[in-house]
Amino acid sequence: MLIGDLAKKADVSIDTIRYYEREGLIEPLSVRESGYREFDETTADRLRFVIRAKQLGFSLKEIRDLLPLRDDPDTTCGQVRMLAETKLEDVLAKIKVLQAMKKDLTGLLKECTDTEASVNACPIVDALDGKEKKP
Amino acid sequence: MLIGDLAKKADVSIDTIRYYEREGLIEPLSVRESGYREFDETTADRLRFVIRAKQLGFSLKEIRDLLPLRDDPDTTCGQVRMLAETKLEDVLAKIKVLQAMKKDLTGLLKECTDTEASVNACPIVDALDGKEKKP
DNA sequence: GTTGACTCTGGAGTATGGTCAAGAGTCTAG
DNA sequence: CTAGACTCTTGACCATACTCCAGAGTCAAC
Repeated sequence: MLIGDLAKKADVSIDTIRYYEREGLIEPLSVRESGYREFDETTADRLRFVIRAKQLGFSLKEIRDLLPLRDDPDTTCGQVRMLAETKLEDVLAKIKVLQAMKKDLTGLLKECTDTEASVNACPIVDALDGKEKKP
Repeated sequence: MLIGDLAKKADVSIDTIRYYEREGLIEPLSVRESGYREFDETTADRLRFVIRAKQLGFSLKEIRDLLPLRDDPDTTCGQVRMLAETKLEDVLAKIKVLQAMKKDLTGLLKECTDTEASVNACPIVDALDGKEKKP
């Protein structure tokens, strides 16, 4: 399997595959004299692992840490679990931040009812200016 | 007020203020012969506006669009509202993605109970490998 | 053996939001 | 008048995850 075939299979670009290789995430099975990379199902599996982990919110760096665990039979499930837990905490923290934003924005939008009013009387702008809302 | 005073007031770095200026978000009231920037409360207000908008999740680019609206008395509240609505949608979309991650991660963690087990029997790794969970 | 599709390397560029450093000039208090 | 704190500009650099380019080489089919 050449790089183009793998790219199609995994639905990523050729450049992405080469990038992942540079970053030490995947490695071709072999490289021809000509420099052509050859891949097999095992390397394709590894690539798919990377892609799925990314979808779960892991960064490439984190995936780089995750991969040796996957490959080492001495790794315990608990070690993997810890990484997943940390990642879940990250995700929860991000959700929290975004929900604070959501709350603030919806609050402001609720107050701003008179869309025809001048910006001078806009509660959203007032809030961004640090003014308290009118009592 | 010199840049250092403003930086302290707004709790951002001097470099950040100069960066915001380069990006067209703020402008000193005046600049001395020596190049020293001078700021007043009005410019400080504008900086605080930028900082608050950032906290609401607006990018610097979006804030650059927001600022003229704030300053132009002909702007209607509705125009500002639209930007806030768009931003809220962005925030909601991000929350959705993260909640999908959360769901997947918690699902995997729930399955992974035997932390002593080898990685070969780890449901998290299995999922990342694209294997279905055992029936 | 030639065409056309594919692949290679190396390096640059993208977006975001800053941060840091060098070397020079400025300001103010004592 | 000098020391020490402050500020100036310019330009490089950080992380993240790619994406694109040129110019050259390779491969398979016909």
